[in-house]
Amino acid sequence: MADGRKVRGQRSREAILESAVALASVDGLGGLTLGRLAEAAGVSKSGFFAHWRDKEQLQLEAVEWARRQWVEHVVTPALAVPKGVRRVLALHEARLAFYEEGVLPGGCFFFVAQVEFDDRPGPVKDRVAEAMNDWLGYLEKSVQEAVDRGELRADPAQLAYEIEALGEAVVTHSRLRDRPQAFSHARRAVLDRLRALSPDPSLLPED
Amino acid sequence: MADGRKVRGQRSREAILESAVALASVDGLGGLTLGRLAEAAGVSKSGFFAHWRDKEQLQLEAVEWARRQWVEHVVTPALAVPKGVRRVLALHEARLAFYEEGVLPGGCFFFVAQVEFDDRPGPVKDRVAEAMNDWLGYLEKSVQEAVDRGELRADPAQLAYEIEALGEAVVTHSRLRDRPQAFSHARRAVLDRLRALSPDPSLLPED
DNA sequence: AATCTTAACGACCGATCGGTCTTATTGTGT
DNA sequence: ACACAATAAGACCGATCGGTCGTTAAGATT
Repeated sequence: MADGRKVRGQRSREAILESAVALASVDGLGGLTLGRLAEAAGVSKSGFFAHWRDKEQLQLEAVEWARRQWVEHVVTPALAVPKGVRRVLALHEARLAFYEEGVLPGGCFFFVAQVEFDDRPGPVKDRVAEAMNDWLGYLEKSVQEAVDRGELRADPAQLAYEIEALGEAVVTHSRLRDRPQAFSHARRAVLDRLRALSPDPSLLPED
Repeated sequence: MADGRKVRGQRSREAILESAVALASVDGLGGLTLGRLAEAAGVSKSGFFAHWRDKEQLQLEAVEWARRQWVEHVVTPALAVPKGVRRVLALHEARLAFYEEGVLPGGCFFFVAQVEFDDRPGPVKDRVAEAMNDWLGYLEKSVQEAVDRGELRADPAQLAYEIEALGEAVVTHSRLRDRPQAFSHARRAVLDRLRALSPDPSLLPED
């Protein structure tokens, strides 16, 4: 891989993927046109086909790219917090921080991709569903760890659904309604829920 | 308005709007193309311009149409239930029934429209935001009525956010993951939440 | 019956879409 | 130096997009 040509290629490949995920977080993977993508990434439209056979191949790889980005910004930071109820809360907070900091201009790639592809069967839907399954599976596993430690009394799948729902809703509510209030509601909702389910609320922050 | 021409015009106008809302619930208001819409509604593409100046005018009226549909299927049925915590639950259940019965092929017009337009300023975004404000305002008012009757101890805006989030998430989760489980989680989440906030849980169903 | 109004149609327009093809540039191996 | 490989560019293609235009069919008015 010391080939200067491939290195350069990899660089623009990544630049395109980076732009693709950002643009898709706003207009969706379908609303992403090759022309605007090429312009945003600073390459020509045709040079794009040196890296992907067609638009769908790019979409599939964009999902992978967004997944890595999610792991980096949300999952990894929460690993610094001890397993149990505190890590569950940390995952929720890391998600909100991801949204609040505006890492992606549209807020959340996967939220938009889900809504866009939940009714459109095909490889992209499958890949999006797979990524969501992995994430929700991890969220659920983290809840299970808290249950195992006696820090929560809860059905992990049920609580994972709730945390996911309360977190996702911030994306639209912060944009269409009151932004600070949306984040405040999402924070309080999960914090209150965890407090109610926790035999030892001292593990959770005051307010 | 006994004019046969206008009557006929009104009929196809409504047929188009009905198709528009249904198609938009799947592909969004942007993904809705005039060609496919004309075909679905059984009219010619150009005949469409007898009713609306351009696509945006249709989109705006489609929002109104979807709003009326929501009131008819979700708000009105809940009015049969007495004010208070039971009506709050009835609103949630009516929403889930709306999704579960497949009234719209895509599940929920407003959920898709929100995600699509939250980053696209303009008249359509404003209209969607207005409709969502009205709905969430009504949800909040219903919670307030329950609080006033001593049937709930809650911050109305906070609880309205939670119910909305837990309900909306069903749309994608029922399509991308486990359908019955999604509905079950959404039901249990709100029921448990209301129980925890209610001084008199006997007002709520057993399980 | 003649006239006017309204809905609806088919043909067509420029722009943009995803995608192909040919060519130029850049770097590698001999 | 020369052949080869890989990235990227520009011109171009058929299809489809939102939208216009001229016309026809049906019903109302006189």
